[in-house]
Amino acid sequence: MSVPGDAGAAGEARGPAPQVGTAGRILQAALASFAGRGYDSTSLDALAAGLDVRKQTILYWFPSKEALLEAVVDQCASELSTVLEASLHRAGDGWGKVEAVVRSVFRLAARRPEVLGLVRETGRLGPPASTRFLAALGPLVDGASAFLEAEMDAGHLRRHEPRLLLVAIYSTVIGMLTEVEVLRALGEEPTARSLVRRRRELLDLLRSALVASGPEGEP
Amino acid sequence: MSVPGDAGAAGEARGPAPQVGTAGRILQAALASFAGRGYDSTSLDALAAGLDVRKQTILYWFPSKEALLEAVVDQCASELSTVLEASLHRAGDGWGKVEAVVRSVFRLAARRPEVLGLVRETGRLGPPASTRFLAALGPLVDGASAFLEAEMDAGHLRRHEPRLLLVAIYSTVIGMLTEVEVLRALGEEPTARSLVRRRRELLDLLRSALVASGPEGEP
DNA sequence: CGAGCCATCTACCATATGGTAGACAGGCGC
DNA sequence: GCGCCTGTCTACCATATGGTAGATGGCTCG
Repeated sequence: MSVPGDAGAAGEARGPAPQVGTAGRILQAALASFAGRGYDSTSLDALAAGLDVRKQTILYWFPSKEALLEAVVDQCASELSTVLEASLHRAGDGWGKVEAVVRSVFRLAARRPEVLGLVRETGRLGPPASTRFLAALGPLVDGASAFLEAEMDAGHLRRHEPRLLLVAIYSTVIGMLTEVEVLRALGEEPTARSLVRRRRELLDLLRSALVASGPEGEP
Repeated sequence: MSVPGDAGAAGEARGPAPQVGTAGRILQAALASFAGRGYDSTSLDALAAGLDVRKQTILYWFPSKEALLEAVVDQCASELSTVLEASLHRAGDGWGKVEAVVRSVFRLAARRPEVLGLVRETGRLGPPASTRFLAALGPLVDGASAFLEAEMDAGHLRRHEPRLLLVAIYSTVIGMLTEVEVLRALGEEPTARSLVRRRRELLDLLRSALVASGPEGEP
C-alpha cells in the first residue's frame, strides 16, 4: 500500500518504489520535464497541469520539489547503472568492452532519451543533484578506470590517463546524444536513423583513438 | 555617449558596444552568472545585488532579462569567433589546424572560462539563444566542415563524416572544459595544472582518432 | 543661472512559485 | 452502519520575480 510523501528518507516517495500509479506518473513526467526543459524552468503547477492533477497531489507524494528531483536522479542513476553493469559483464577484452558499453548507452538513449537528458542536467545543476548521481555511479566508474588501466598495461589499448579518458568518453557520448541544437545546426535531426549514424561515427572515432594499430594492437 | 535600453535592435544595449561603464559591468556579471548558475536560476535582483545597484539600473541598459541574455550570447559568440578565426588563419595542414583550434579554445578557457560555460548553457536553453549563437558561428562551422572533408579527401585525416566529427569534437572539448562536477568526481579540480593535463589528453585522443597511421598519414 | 538630459533610484504592480492546512469523497474493516 | 484511512482537492500564504512609472541628483550647455 503506497504511502504519501512526508518527513523521512530525503528524496524518496514513501513506501515501495513508485513505478505505478500516480507517484509513478509524477516521476515520469518530472523526468521528462527536468531533462527537456530543465529543473529550474519546470514549475510544480506546470507539471501538475500535464498530469491533469493539482500541485498538491505532487506534494502529497513528494514532500518538496527538491525531493522530487532527488527521486528522479535516483531512478536515472539506477537505470543507467543497470545498463552499464549488464554490458560490462558481457564483453571480454579492451575495445570490445568499451564498444559494448557505448552501444548499450545508445540503446538506452533510443528508448529512454530523457534519462541521458537528465544526466546532462545533473552536471549543470551541481550539488547535491550531481553529487548524488555521481555517488551512485561511483563504483562503476572506479571499476571502469581500473579496467582501462589494466588494458593499457596489457597493450590492448593505447596509453591514456584513464580517468581523463572517462571524462572525454562521457562528454562525447552525452554530447552526441543530447546536444540537440548543435546536431540540428549541423543537419542531424534527432531521428532513429541519425542515432545509428552518430553511434557509428562515435565508435569509429573511439576505436581509432583507443586501439593501437601495428603489431601489438592489430584490429 | 551611451544610450539606455529601449525598443530597438532586440538584444542590444543602446549605443556603442558597452564594454565599459555600468553596461559593461552588467554584461560581465550576467555572463558569469548565466554561465555558472544558469539563466533561469539568475534573478535580476541577485545580479543587481552583486553589482551594488538596483535591478532598475539593469533594465535601464537592457530592456528585459531576455535582451540581456541576447547581448551576452552575442558577446560570447564574438569572442569565440575571434579566437577561432585567428587560429584557423595561422595553422596550415590537417591535424596542425585542428590542434591549433583546440589549443586556442583552451587558452580562451584559461582566461575566460565563463565564455565556454555560456556556450554550454546556450545548448541547454534551446532557441532562441542557441539559434542566435549557432547562427553567429555558422560560417566558421561551414568552413571547418569543408576543410575537414578536403583533408580527408587528401588522405591527411582519417575518413569520418565531417559534421558529426565536429559535433564530437565540440562535445568533447566543451565537456573537458565545463563538466566541473564530473571532473571533480574523477579527481580533477579546475586548476591551471589540470587544464594543461586535460588539453594534453584531449589532443592525444583526437590525434589518435584523426591522424591515420601508416604510409599515408605518418605523423 | 536655468533648463534639459542622463543615470540611478523608490514605489509599486501583476503574476508566478513552492508550500501548508484542512475539506471531502471513496473505500475498507469491524 | 460507522469510523478511519487514503488520495485528491480548494483555499490560502509568503516570497520571488520581471517589469513600469515617475522622482531625484548631478552634469552640461546656452
